[in-house]
Amino acid sequence: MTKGAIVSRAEDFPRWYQEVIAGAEMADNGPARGTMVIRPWGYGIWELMQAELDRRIKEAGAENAYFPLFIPESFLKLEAEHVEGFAPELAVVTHGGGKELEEPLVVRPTSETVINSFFSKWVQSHRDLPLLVNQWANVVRWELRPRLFLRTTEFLWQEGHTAHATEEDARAYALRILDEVYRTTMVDILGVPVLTGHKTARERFAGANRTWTCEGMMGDGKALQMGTSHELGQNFARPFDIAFSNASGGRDYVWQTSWGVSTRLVGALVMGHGDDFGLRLPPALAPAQVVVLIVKDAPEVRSAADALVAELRQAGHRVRLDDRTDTSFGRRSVDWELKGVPVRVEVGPRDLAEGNVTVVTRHRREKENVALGSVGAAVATVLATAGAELLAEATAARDARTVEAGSLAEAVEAGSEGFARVRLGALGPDGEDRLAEHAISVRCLQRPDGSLAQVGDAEDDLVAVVGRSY
RNA sequence: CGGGCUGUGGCGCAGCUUGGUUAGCGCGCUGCGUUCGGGACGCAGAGGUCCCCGGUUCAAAUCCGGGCAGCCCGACCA
Repeated sequence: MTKGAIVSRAEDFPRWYQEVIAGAEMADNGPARGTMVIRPWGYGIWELMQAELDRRIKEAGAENAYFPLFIPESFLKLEAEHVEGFAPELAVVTHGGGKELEEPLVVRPTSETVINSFFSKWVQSHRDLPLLVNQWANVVRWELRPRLFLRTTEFLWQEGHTAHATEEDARAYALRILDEVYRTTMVDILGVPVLTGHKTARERFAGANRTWTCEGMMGDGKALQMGTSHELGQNFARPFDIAFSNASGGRDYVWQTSWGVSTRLVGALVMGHGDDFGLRLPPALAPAQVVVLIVKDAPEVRSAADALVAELRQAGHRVRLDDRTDTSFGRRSVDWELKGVPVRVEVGPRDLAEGNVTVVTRHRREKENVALGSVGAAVATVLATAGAELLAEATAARDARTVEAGSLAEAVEAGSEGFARVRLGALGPDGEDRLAEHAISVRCLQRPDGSLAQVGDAEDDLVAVVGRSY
């Protein structure tokens, strides 16, 4: 096997990332600054993620709906912290139909405000609660430093919005989404280990009382916020007047949550699993799980390949046939490797004469000679185990870069290379400012055993996981 | 929005200091042939307002002025 077609991860991680995205034909920069064209391979990955998330969201009881892209500017201004948080990154439409608009329209940076204005209509009685709504949409935030998938001006995401009768119910739901939808999908499907915890006041969502987060570590040791679930309290219920008649005849404001994950997850997959040879996809998210390659065009090769494709499809795998024999075999192998296809089955006359084919496992880059009759089993084994192996590898890499720190100085040192775990109290009152001087932030707060903080926990005794981040 | 850098075929770059025939190179692309078990080779081709505007000059990719765009590093973010 030859050296990679791209720069090595260790040599220049940002450039490596760009080359993987380009080489795997996942996305291109759009014509307007910060925009992104998602190509079929990248979109295929997103669609598979989307399906996994959507199923779990529905299992959690939320229903899909769609709200408009344009939001009257006045809506945003109803919640002070919210508008303040988003003001710098808003795209505002001032003209339409050839003339200036009476009231500018904001292109949604999130749909909190529109959705809540309708919640106020829809919620009248405690019998209307909980109200659980999700939408799949694009949103726009005017980003100054775009990076494909990780931070673009327009991106695709899912945003859930819920209203509950009690604070406890809202909190429980926010945590349910965090765990059963987000953490589970990230760990079991993406194979990217995540820490869960909550954000400090500085890092939390504008308008939330508490922001819960899933934090992953990428291949260069930097953190990536992969998803958030917010307890909004009654911060939107009051200005938007979302109130209901309770069972005893009184009138209460609802308690709310919102939560989202985005196409950023595709970036997490690249940076979490990619190697010097390109992308490595967990089978669950591979648009093609198996590629059957014809090494050389010959009747017996072709018929053997066709039979294998049919057999593997019959077994329920996503299979592609690569019979482009006008392109060299080496080139095609490298192409599929870059794209991260979990298994390649190489069918050539030499092996075939002995009744064999070559099965190549992408994530381990291992080749194996397999008898024709055993290909189905061999492929099934790889597809069944690759995801867990990627997760184990990523977990080991993260743990190797995670250090217990006792002081701010130690946290700065370890946090520059990976994660440092340090007691929040040990950072001092201006700890976050001091960390920021070194481009380090508190990614999340947890109990010392890694579990989520509970109501009543003393903040200073919580552990801050700190590091550099995307 | 501060600091550094760069704009030359699709992509990556050279040429600019010291203006001077037809602006080169690698990859990619097209055709033909030989190849095909880890990015094949030969031959023949296509493709460029040298970011834009103005100036200097007999002559500007090259020098000067002004714009614009992009990249990297910081502050803000899914």
